[in-house]
Amino acid sequence: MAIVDEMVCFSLYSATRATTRAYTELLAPWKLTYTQYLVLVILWNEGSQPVREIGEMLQLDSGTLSPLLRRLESKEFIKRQRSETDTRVVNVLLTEQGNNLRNELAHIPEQIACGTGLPDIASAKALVNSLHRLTESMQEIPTMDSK
Amino acid sequence: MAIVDEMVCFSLYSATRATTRAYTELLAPWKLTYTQYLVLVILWNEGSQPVREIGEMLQLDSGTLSPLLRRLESKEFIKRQRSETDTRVVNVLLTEQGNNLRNELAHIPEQIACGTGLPDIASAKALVNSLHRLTESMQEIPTMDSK
DNA sequence: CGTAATTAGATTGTGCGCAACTTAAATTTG
DNA sequence: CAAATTTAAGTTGCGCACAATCTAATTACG
Repeated sequence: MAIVDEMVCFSLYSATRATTRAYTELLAPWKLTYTQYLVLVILWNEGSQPVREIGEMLQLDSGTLSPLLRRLESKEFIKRQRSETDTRVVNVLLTEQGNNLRNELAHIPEQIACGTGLPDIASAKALVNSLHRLTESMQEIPTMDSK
Repeated sequence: MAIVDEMVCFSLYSATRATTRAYTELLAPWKLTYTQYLVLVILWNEGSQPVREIGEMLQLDSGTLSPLLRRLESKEFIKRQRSETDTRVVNVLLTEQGNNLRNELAHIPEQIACGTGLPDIASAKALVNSLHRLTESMQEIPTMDSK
């Protein structure tokens, strides 16, 4: 076993890439990427959202989201429409096709859950919790922003 | 809390990006990326390696490694030299500068370890183990390669 | 031996992820 | 109200990650 396999960071990085590859394979028939799928999950569950909200939920900025949403729009799964009350805001909403996708892709969560190899929901939640704690903690590193 | 925060895949994805950002900040003075750092860790600990070996350890193919190694070489931290016994093979070795970096970056593992917020080495190892199991399990998804 | 199959590495092209910057609109404040 | 600040989203550029393809060298085997 190589040195990197003992590192927490590498085991995270490795697990994430394995998971993303699994999604990529499951999503291939629809030519969707993992991140595009996450945007759809948000829209299915929380309804239409401004770009900013989606960015906050996924922790992604407009540099990532703008082109990603353009691609989702060109696939005709979403529409973007500028808010009338505040024209800086762009609202993202599902098309009918995008809505239908929810049923077509309903098998994916279970297949991924199975892919994790976790024995039950409790252990999945335990893992999610420790990863949340790690994420929080990692974001609090002070480094040099002592200004 | 958004729907994505309950997903194992998203908590992984999120934790990985937080960790990578932490490395990026720590490595900024040397203009190294996280993946470039991983290559250096391998070379420091396992000595010169062919590209293929590095790729196996990091689970990266030449499409990622070739340009990455070119950039590490242009920074003069590594050298690439084609094997004489098998001219298909390219061996990657540290320059003196690359070797010196090991001491300069010696503070990083501890800062990251601290950043994880994990209380002790045992819990770090436990997390690493469950992530390894998840990675293995995720790679064994059959999907459609029924050929 | 010579052809077929395999292997190592590089190249090309796409899509993030993110920093830095731009534009335009809304809000704050003097 | 006007100038300054803040906010939302888009654009540009770089470096992965990865699929697909290519070249050249080595190995297998008929």
